[in-house]
Amino acid sequence: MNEKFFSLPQEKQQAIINGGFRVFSQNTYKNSPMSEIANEAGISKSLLFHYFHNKKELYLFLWDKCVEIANKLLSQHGCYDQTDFFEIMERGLRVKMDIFRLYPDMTKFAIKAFYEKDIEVGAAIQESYLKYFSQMGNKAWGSIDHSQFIPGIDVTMMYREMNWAATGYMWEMMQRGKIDVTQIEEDFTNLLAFWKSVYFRKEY
Amino acid sequence: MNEKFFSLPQEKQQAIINGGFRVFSQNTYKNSPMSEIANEAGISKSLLFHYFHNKKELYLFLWDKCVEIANKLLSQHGCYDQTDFFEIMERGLRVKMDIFRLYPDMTKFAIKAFYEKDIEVGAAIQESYLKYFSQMGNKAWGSIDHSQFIPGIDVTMMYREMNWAATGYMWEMMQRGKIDVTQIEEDFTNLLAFWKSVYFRKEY
DNA sequence: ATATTATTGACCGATTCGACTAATGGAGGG
DNA sequence: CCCTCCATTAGTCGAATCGGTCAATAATAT
Repeated sequence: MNEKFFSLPQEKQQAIINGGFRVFSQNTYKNSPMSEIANEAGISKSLLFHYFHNKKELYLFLWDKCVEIANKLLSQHGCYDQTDFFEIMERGLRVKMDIFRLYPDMTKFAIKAFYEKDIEVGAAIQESYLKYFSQMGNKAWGSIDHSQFIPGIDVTMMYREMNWAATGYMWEMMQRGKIDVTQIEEDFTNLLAFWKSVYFRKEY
Repeated sequence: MNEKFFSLPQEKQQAIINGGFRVFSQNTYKNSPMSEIANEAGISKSLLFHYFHNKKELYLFLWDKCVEIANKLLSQHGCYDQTDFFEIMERGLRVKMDIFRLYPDMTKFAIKAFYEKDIEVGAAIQESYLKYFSQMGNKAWGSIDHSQFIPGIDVTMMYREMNWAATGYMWEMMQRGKIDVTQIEEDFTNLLAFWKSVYFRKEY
């Protein structure tokens, strides 16, 4: 790719990146036209090809960008050095929210890319996925204090359920064209409060 | 559309319908090629155009099909005449599961269609949506006995949360190429059991 | 063998694809 | 005021693909 891309003003870079996320998340790799991405970003198709020499290059760049963004935000929110369960949960949600605010279609893109089966890019995605995420795991999991929850609860199931709810909510939001960040903030706060009220031991 | 379509063997109809659901759910309306749908269905493009005279017709037919399928399965599972909360929830999940088994991409298609903004089909979708769903509402909601849940719980929030979790789970499953129905059945059973164990008053 | 139906390959003009080239235009230095 | 430089674009390329048609073929029934 053309390194000059990085010396563009930040907002223009974001516009291009978001345009890519958008179109690639709405269509298959094969059926995603470069022209549409250029339009979405507010630049000409020629310029897009100036920065990224071909479609595949742009696609894989966006994939790498996902990892970079996620990592940056996770560490920014101090997610890597938390031990309290709800603290991790809360910060995780805030990361998701930030991603959603800055790059509304990134999540959808990442998941779609992960399952993309087009031979031109599928292999490369899978390969780099292993490189980035395989060693991550969540180390924090082992250190959770089970006594803070209501007695007899299936903690693993609780965790999965919470994640599904967060995912489902995000998905519902992602479908809508325009997003209301304050609405999301409010919903997340309510969701967290609800979880605490139900799963937490009352004396905590 | 060509009425002969309905005299096709059921499995061939399903193949075509699922092909349509698939491609339209993976791409924008504009970027969904008829040829791809034909391939997915295992027939020639010409034959597809023989049954559906143009793309728009097929698209709107599929939309109507969603309503028909949902209605049929909902009444088949007796969802319309339930009063108990968890009973409704359980049967609702089973309907979702059936849809998922018979028409794996229908849900995704329906939601994507609902938010489709292409002028060629967007208006028609919105219009028919109002016709079908506006009067539905959920009448059952008012008759729910709040005393069956743990005291002090926010029932509305609980309901939303459960729906989000179900949505999130389905979404996670939808991304994977191949689906494991027994796995889903098991997960749903566990999910329901978990909810009961947490939200229900113990003496019930 | 014939009539009828189901299905397709080949093809249409128009459009769009990814990609390239040459030109435009504005900012900055002299 | 000119010149250089570089971001940006309109215009263009051949190839591919689009939605859609139709005559020909394969399958089926009579």
